Amino acid sequence: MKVIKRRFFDNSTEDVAKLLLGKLIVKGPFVGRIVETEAYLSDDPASHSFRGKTHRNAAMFSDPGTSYVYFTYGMYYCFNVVCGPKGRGEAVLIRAVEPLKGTELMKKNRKRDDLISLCNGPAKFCLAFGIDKRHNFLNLLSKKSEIFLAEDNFKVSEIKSSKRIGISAGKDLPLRFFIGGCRFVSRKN
DNA sequence: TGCAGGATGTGA
DNA sequence: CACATCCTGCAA
Repeated sequence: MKVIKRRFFDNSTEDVAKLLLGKLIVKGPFVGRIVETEAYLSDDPASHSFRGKTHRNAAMFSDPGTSYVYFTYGMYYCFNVVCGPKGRGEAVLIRAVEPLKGTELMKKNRKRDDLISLCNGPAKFCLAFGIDKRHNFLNLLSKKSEIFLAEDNFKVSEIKSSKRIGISAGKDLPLRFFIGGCRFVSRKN
């Protein structure tokens, strides 16, 4: 299993959001293929970093390849990959993952049996993988980390894009990216 | 098949 | 008081 290199993040945040499609995310027994992402940019009213650095969003301003996990709606976590350059406050939200390994434990964590809807949403993915605030501010580019990102030979057939889901603030830029025809995305359009 | 509503912590 | 969500229940 080849860990993703730091150079990967020399691309724009938007491009990283696309390039992450098909890559693997690994946490202990869990492996998933990233099939849906959203980019959050600087100067973006929908981004948590828009109003500057706070205790909550501090990880967003750290090195590219760092995790940013935030708590939302009083009960859910969402997982982001910080993008560079350091200090800009940009990140990619992991919205959906195809469950590959550890699926039985994921089903327990989710209290659901259906493979398709195990990780097809940002909070569902975190529940299934057991991700919470302990996993904020991790280096995702090291195998020694509890969570890391890995390369894979998987060929992404087609990258589709759309408006981001669940945000009212800001513009409706096409900053959501997903694998066309994939059954594990949260929405097919 | 679709949508309103509730659960409920945190920062603006 | 709005929020980068999810699930249930009830209406059509």
